[in-house]
Amino acid sequence: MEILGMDCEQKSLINIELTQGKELANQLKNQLDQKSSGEEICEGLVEKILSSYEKALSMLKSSANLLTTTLELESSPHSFTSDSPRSEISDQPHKNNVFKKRKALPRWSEQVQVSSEKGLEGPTGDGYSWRKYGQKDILGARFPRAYYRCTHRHAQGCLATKQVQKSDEDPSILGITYRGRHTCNQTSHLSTASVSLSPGKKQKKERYEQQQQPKQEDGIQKQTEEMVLNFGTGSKVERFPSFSFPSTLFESSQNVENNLFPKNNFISQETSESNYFPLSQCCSSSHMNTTFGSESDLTEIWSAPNSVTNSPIGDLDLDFSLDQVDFDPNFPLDILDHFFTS
DNA sequence: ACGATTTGACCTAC
DNA sequence: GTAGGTCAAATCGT
Repeated sequence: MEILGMDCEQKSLINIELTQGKELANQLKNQLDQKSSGEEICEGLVEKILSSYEKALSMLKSSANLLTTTLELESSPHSFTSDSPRSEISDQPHKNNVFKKRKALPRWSEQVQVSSEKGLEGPTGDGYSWRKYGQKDILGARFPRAYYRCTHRHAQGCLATKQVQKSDEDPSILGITYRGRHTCNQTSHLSTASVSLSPGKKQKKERYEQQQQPKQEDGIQKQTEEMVLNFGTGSKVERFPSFSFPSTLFESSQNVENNLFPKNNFISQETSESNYFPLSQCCSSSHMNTTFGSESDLTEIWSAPNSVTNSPIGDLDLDFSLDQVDFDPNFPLDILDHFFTS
């Protein structure tokens, strides 16, 4: 039985994710065989493998509309997706685990330099739509920290959040910390809404969303196109992914690294355990300068519309062209047919 | 009317 | 006890 809503593109993406996972597993195996590598490398590989499979599973889940399955509950145990009052949430047995689970979400940060003339155009510069849900003055920081979560949290249970804070030293530099990976299908969201709304409401909703999020794109291809189109027009936003490489891994890739990260430039010292940044992602985008309009308030923060978007690993596929994927002919990709046809 | 933002209160980790 | 993170009612914008 074909999974509803699963198109060829999604299958390809899942193929890529699973293939990536397999490749990483092989690398891990080699590392373990050699026993000469650092523990950090293995941990990083495990992180990437898990992320690849998690992403593939997320695609499968969203495509199959299985948000209420046990799998979903296990991965998103707390009740963010409900509109329950706080008191109801507090009655949940997961109550004490909420923050632990939240803390366990993958987290990574990047620094975005915004020098502007015209004004940034929308909160979807990183390809996702965000909704601000809080702002907080941070001790010792000149500027407040703004909290954003995925617009589709309620609709699709997407737990991705990001925090944006101006740099004390240079207000034109924004520190963005992403937390959690997007499990939402932002492409399908609009179409889903289109189905559920009456024609009149649909039109109004679409118009509203266009007004609110003029840069909202409906696909990976468009993100890429936008990224190209934005080159050399108006002001500049520079993104500097800030993952903390395990030292050995970092050093081993320094040849590339030197070309990607300006020395001592925007490498976060605070990123945590899971912030292993895939090299291919660095290569594809970290040194790109994308362009925007003018600077805006902290409460209106956008990221450059490059395809890195919001996952250290999960969105790796966005930068993956198929010919970059080294398909192993022995890899049982036909197992996917089991998913797609069962 | 509807969705986004603001902001004070609440909750958890440290 | 404090700081950071989140919630949700009130408010704003279209």
